[in-house]
Amino acid sequence: MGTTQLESVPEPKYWHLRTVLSEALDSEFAVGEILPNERDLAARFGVARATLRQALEQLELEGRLQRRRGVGTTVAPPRVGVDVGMEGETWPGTSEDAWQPVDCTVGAPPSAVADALGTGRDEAVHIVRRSRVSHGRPVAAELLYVPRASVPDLTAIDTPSGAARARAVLRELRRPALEGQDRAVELGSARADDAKELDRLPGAPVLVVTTRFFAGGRTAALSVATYRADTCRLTFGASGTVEIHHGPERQAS
Amino acid sequence: MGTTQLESVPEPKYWHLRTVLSEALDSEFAVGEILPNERDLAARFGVARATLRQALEQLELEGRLQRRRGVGTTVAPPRVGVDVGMEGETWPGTSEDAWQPVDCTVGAPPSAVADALGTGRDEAVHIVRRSRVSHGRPVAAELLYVPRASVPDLTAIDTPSGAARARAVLRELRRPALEGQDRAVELGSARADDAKELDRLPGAPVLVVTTRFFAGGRTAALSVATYRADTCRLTFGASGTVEIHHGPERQAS
DNA sequence: GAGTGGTCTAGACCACCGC
DNA sequence: CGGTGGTCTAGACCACTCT
Repeated sequence: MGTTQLESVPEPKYWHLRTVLSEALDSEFAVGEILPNERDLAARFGVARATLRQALEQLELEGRLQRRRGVGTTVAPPRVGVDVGMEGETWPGTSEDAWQPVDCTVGAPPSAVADALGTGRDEAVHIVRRSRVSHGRPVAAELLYVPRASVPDLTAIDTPSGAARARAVLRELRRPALEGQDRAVELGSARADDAKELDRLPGAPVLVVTTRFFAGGRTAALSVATYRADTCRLTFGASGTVEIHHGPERQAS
Repeated sequence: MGTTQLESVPEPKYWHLRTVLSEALDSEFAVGEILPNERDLAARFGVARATLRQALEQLELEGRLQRRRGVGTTVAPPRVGVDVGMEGETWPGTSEDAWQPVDCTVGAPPSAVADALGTGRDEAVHIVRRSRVSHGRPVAAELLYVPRASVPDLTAIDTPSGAARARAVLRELRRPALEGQDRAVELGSARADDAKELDRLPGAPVLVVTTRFFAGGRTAALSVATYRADTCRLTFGASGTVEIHHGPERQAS
């Protein structure tokens, strides 16, 4: 068994606080319940508000709490499993892929995107914006970069504009066969515009899913989707019903 | 009077600072270079150290900076692409899957894990610890929960102990055919033990990859792998060479 | 207007690292 | 030892939401 070392080094207060609060959430609070305000909680635990807030930030990062300015802090529901499946590799915009086209502009992408697409750094591409909702809440915002070369027949059309234009680009993009795709997930922080769409503050933690679509021997399109990290669990594969992490969701002491 | 809302929405200082620093990193610093210390930076920008730190935290979250107590703040190298492929679904521990067995204990798993495994909440399971290194640095720590029923022939052996025991469990686990697997990714914060292994402080942001392995019509094992979110980009699919996000990596002033 | 979380300050001390 | 980042405090004010 274990050689448990006694704590020669004191645990930081905010970390201990996080643990205490976490256990309290398990045993004494129901989902949706509102916690006492930060000033009261800080006083109750005998710490400064900044310290209390550090603990709350941790718990929010872990998806246990939800804080809204002007409202209060509530116990968050378990994270939503959002399918990001890899099974059938498909073009974006097919039948129902859970994304809703928002609009479409033309402009130069960030240089890192241009490099991945193999376009020139100042070459304009179609930029399709889409959003994804789950259980009535926005969970992700996507920017889909489509080089002009990937939708050659689109040049004639000039301006259904808005969502209609986005759909037109997606429709044209799907014409050739998809040869493969390639995906990466990393942590990021929400830019101002994403934050607004996701109903969060700028800088909020997000999971950035980058997908490259291959066709005609080139990268035909590149999608950068940002998911709310606090409320989402990205699922891959068939059954999206993994239910892991932090224990009991209810049960009195 | 003017009421005036000049900037109707003033940007928070720390957010503006983040942007300024981010641009400075792109244009004036090389990877590995050390920044001035926090007190100097704060003075230089005319803000309190706490505010400066808020900006640095953002940048660290985004993988742009690396801070080490007693040493300083350095410009981080681009994130490492870590393959978490789904292609060939395989048991853990095959040939070279990049993981190194560390040790193996027997004990009751967290209740959420027990539920996913379908074992009783107090039923002991094998817990295999493995670690993963990339480019000489630890990037992930894994706990693999294996119900006794999944490795029935192991009961006879009593304790090669340590890594040898871990390998024995993995070997026995691989006997039946793998019928499928199922994966999820979410944001978490490092527990004290994971933090130590990953060379980070407790609470550091991590990407938690949960994988269920199915065999014999049951969940034969469950893996919970925590990756350093600051240094890792999880890649799925063939070419692990997506290189996205934030621009130029070099160039002197 | 009252009450909430979000930002910011100016200080202090601590834990760690390298010399 | 001196210098670094990490923790913590006790205040202040702002932005927001609800009633």
